Amino acid sequence: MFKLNSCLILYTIRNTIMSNIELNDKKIQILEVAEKLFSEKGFDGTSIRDISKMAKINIAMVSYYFGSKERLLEALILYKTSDLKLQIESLLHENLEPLDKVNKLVEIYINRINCNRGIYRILHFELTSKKREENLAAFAELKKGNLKSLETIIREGQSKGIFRTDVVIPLITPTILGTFFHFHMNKPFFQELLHLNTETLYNDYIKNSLTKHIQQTIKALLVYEN
Amino acid sequence: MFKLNSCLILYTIRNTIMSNIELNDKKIQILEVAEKLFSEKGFDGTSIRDISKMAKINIAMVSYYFGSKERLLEALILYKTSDLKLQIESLLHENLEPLDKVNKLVEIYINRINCNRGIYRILHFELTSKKREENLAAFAELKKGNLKSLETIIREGQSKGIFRTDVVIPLITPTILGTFFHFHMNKPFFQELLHLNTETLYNDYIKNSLTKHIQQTIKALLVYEN
DNA sequence: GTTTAATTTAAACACTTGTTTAGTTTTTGT
DNA sequence: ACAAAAACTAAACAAGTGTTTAAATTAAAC
Repeated sequence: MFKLNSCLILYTIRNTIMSNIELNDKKIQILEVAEKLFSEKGFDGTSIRDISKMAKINIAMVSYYFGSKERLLEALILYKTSDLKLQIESLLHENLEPLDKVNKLVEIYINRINCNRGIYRILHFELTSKKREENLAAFAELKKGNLKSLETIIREGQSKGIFRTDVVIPLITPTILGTFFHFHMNKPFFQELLHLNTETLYNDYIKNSLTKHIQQTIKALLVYEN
Repeated sequence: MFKLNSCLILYTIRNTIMSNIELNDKKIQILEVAEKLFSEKGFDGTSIRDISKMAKINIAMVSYYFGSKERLLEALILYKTSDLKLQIESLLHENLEPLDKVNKLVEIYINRINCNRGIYRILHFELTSKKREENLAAFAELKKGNLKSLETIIREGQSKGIFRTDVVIPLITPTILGTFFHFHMNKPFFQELLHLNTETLYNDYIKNSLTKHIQQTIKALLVYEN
């Protein structure tokens, strides 16, 4: 069975897809470095010189390839989110019980974001507070589409009489993603608290305990009977 | 009854407490402006000139009063989090059923953070990713203390046979706070989605629907029976 | 009222920022 | 092989960064 513990597979697929459109190896190299640094030091906290240094290229290459730092970010967003929509939508048509679909949705989300921590942190938390909304129209569309998919799954469960009907569906995504993000954003705190000394232990905890906790939470929220 | 829809009361109390220690009006003015700008544009995205301009003071005054930009941030954190611990701990000794305590804890958290959005966004999401951990030891202690309080409440409910015992307690806070933060960090998205056109509508939605959703979630998670 | 201390200021400091320019090297097409 | 295009580079640009300095103003103390 295809287990979700590899970030590498999707990564390779994406590179293949994207490179057919417009990205060459150098651009990808820049994007990868940019993601790493943006996620570590924030967008404003990362300079083009930092990026070019780590990517071992000339400073001018970023402007040459992407035009500006802002447009580098836009390219990064596109690069990293282009195939999530497909992944979610294909889940819709799988032959699974509603609850299993929800569980798998959680699994996809967590694995997905866990493999692309940097860019999702920027997307969800750094950019929304600023006046960069106009640049992120495509991302808003992605969110809307994913919400529609979730709604379809839940409505299915509701019509089958499995899920309760007094749930505010748009607030479920915040619970799923918010729980993960809050955990991960406070990584040092939880690493100490839960004795997750190594990176492996930390990642395993996310893949197992945290994912299970979120699935348990959503299940309790959806299936709970008064 | 004391309703939680006022951010002003706590704000006034805090100012009174803090000013007795070391803060004068000018310092407070700088801190308030700093919080506003940090929360809008991020720590790195805000310059001391921005702050001094909006606070209508000379640039040198920030260094004069706080020493540096980093230490201004530290002062801001202390200024804004000093009384949350007391508020949570006093809840522990109230004569309430465990579930009501949990619900009130959620209410306190959401109101509290909602009234201090800026600083909490910085604390939870901007600073944790960088190497600023050493500056935030006090904040980590606050988090630990609050977790202990939550644990006390839940253990109480468990020993009374009301709460299930297979819950990972440290993961409950991420669910509570993460849900709120994810909602608020994607404010423009949810404002459009849920037609919360005005600031009042948005705030009311947080105070009512979102708080209820989180309480419902935690209740389902704690009380759910197989 | 004078002196001492605290506050406030404008200017300068050295440094980093994103971007552009003008020139060089490399690759590509014929 | 040669010309055109693309890739790449070092240097410079103007603007902005956090911080410091030294002088001016205000407040406090005696």
